[in-house]
Amino acid sequence: MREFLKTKGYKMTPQRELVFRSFFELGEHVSVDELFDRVKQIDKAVGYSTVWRNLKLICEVGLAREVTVGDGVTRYDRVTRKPHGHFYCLNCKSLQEFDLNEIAGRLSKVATAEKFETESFKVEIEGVCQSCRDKENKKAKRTLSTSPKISRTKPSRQK
Amino acid sequence: MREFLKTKGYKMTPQRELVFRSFFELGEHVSVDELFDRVKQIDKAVGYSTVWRNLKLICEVGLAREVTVGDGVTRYDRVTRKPHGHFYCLNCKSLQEFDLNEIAGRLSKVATAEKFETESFKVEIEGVCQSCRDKENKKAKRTLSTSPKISRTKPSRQK
DNA sequence: TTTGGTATTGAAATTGAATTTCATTTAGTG
DNA sequence: CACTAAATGAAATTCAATTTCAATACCAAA
Repeated sequence: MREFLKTKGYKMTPQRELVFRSFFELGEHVSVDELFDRVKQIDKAVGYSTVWRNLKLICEVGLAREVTVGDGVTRYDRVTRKPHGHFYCLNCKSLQEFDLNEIAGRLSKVATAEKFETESFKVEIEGVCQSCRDKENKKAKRTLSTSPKISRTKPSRQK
Repeated sequence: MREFLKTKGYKMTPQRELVFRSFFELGEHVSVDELFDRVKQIDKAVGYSTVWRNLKLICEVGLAREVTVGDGVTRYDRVTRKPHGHFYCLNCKSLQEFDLNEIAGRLSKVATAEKFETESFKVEIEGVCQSCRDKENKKAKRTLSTSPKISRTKPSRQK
């Protein structure tokens, strides 16, 4: 890693190493805040901007990509060999992946047909995940009356 | 329209009518600023927040949807009968639509398989549009040397 | 290993789109 | 016409994202 970065003109530092490592440990769909929290658990002295900058750097060197759903928080997705789309649960805000193999093929065709040079795809399915639906149903059964609809509205910005 | 809104408990006002009309005239992928500019051309007295609120309202009553690409500006897309995806040109930031018919079908299947209740799809292809590619090529020919790469980086936030 | 130039860091400040507040005005009902 | 809830416009606020800047740490060359 150190060598890899060196070839791109970047230096290695303890903070950077920690941020990189934490990112890859955390897995998918990490927000800056989540990563910052994680990093702080190991070294409280690391600043937010350092985490932010290094997350950006991870993207820059091609190891991650930004994922923006509609909730105002950018997440970062490790770049893996296989393309995938996301289920975004409007209720619990969770992201869940699904394979994009055959769909990516089709999209490529569309792009080619329209003379568009593809850099990347972004496919999301918004809705409600099974776990949230289950809870909703359970609740409905309990109160046995007007279906307590899950709020599909975007939350206002919160602290 | 007035009647339609009344049934949902909203009043009609000159400003609201203007915002609605302007939105539908402008077509697709309108940002608040764009709509605000348009509205101001007709009535300078209308405030930004009025435009914003009414654009939100248009979404609320189901006539538009938010589209977020990765550039920090929310756009609003008129809801049409047929689902479509977007080409997003990383160079000129333009959006261009493409039909999503068959792809939507496939996505539905995936969602069903994963027991995810679909509310909507979001499909984007990021890359470079033909027009930008043409310009790039022309320039390359002119300078006939190192290919002047189009910057694929997201612009920093600007005024 | 010391040194010099550049990259990096952390804290604080700034940005800008999005959203809210609030005092005032207006639409639509009775 | 009178009333009340909704709507408006200006200004203020929010907050994630980004930048600034002075201090510090890399690391390559001497």
